[in-house]
Amino acid sequence: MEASTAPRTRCLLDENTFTENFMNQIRARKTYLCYKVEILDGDTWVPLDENKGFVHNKGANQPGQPCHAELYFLDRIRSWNLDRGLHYRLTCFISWTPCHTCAQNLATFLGENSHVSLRIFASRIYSLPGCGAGLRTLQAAGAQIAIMTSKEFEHCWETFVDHQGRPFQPWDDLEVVSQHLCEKLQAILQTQQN
DNA sequence: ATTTTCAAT
Repeated sequence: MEASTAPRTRCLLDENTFTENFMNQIRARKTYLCYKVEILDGDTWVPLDENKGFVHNKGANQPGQPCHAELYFLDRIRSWNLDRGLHYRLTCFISWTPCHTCAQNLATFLGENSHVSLRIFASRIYSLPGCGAGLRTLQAAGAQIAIMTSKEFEHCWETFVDHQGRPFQPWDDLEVVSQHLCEKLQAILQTQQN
């Protein structure tokens, strides 16, 4: 008889966890970050499905030092020891844009790892003081930063959520809010100061 | 035009 020791099901987000954290018109008090990795083969990006997953921050209400989601993400990237002779594209879908410090850390990582490109799609804009400058620094380091639209929400649902075969159900005003945030992000990225 | 948000008034 077969022991049921099939490889552990890949870690997927619970449906409600996804919705509660990625809905773009609310302000969740935590951050989730879903990531995927592709490798450049000729002129084609090939998915590395084994390097797909998600992380979330550790809040001040939990034991130990608080830690933003981006730092856990950087830990995972480093643990993969990506081959410096190849080229990789990381894509992350994050419920809040990175704070100033995390943006700086990501920018430094990109500066030290020219074999890695980064694309960020964010559900909402974290806009405490300094965040705009952080995002501009990150963009200047080569990262692409954009707001999640229904296309990205649906992609996340299909890729990272334990949806049991159910299709993504957009929430009210998803498109309207996304469009507004997109315009706001463009203004932030084009600003010269603050 | 929307704001206090990777918790704890």
